[in-house]
Amino acid sequence: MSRRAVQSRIARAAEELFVDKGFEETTVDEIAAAVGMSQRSFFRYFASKDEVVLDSLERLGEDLAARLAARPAGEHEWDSLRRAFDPVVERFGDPVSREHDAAIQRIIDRSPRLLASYLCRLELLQRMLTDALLARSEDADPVVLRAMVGGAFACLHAAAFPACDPEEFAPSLDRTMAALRPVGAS
Amino acid sequence: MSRRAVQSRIARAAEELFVDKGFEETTVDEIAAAVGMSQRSFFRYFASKDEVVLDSLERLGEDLAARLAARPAGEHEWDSLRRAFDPVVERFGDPVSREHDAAIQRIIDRSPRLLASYLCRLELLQRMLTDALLARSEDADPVVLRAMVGGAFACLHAAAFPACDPEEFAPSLDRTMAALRPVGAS
DNA sequence: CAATGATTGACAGTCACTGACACTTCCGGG
DNA sequence: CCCGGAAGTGTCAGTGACTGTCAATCATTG
Repeated sequence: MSRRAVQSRIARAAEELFVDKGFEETTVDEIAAAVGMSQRSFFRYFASKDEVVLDSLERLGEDLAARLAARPAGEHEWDSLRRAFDPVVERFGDPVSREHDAAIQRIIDRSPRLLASYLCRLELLQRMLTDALLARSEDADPVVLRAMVGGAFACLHAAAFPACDPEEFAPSLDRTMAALRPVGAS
Repeated sequence: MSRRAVQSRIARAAEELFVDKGFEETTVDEIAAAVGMSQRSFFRYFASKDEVVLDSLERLGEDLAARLAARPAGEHEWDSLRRAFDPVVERFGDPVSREHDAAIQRIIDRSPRLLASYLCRLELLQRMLTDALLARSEDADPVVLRAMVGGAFACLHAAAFPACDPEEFAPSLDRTMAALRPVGAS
């Protein structure tokens, strides 16, 4: 059985426990027992308890980065970012993934510890996207570019925050990104 | 001796150790020993090891919130936010606080764990500022407002990032906030 | 002085996480 | 067929953050 497969078996079992008892209240021993392995082996598949939850985010992040890299270099950065967010919008459109993501989000929001590492991942992702944008337009102001990526994520975050109904999310994101759209930037 | 005074004694000793040996490499026992108290008492003054470092940020955050609340209600939110950032700019102007803040920032950046809780605090602060703005102009779009606060913090973060020389910071912030300034918002 | 409430230290316990080591399984080469 | 290492695993012991508990101390107030 492949590493990836074992990881997702662990993740599934863990998420079920987290939903039942909460993140902090679930011990690594319990997760390991649920999939029939030792605690030590759990840590061979995930570097920390946090990672079990944040793993799916990681892959979504890679997706975003790939989308952004695929955008034409001449396009306004703001528009490229909006298009890079399409996978998120799509996931929101599918009831199954949306329900799953909402569950994950609830787990994250209920645990300050998890929320912290979640934000850390987002920060890292923003840095990656900034670098990607910086590479394609070298004459741009790095500070402004960085702020722009942060602003775009702020829009995404704000639009997703109320966990609004699925019909609301995409328009909300577009409206917010239109309101915060930088005027002059190259 | 007041609680506050004890906390700052602990914080001073801890920061010295953190600068010397790094955050992760310094144990709570060592900090407690340095100020001559038991580990148990340390945790009576700070809820976690992280808090020792993030405590000063907490007070800066309160300052920001107060400044924002003091701005006239008719002012454009973006300008109010810029003015609320003045304390940060001021701290950056004073060589002593700047050196201290830079040391703190270095400690934070070197420890993923700390960086995570730092971002969590920032998130909390943004939520507070959003609520303050929302209270003063009830007709505004909450989602857009939230994104705007996030965008302003992204500017602040981006401008502070390169740990540039003191002369650079304020202009960099102004330039970035001008570039990302929302056009239409009330 | 005595009662009382807050502060503290000492101790034990939980839990995330790490390192070391032994063991199994599998697989290609002799 | 046996031997070799490589990869995955369990076990055990240890560290360090954090918590609960209890008894002692200290300051305050009546």
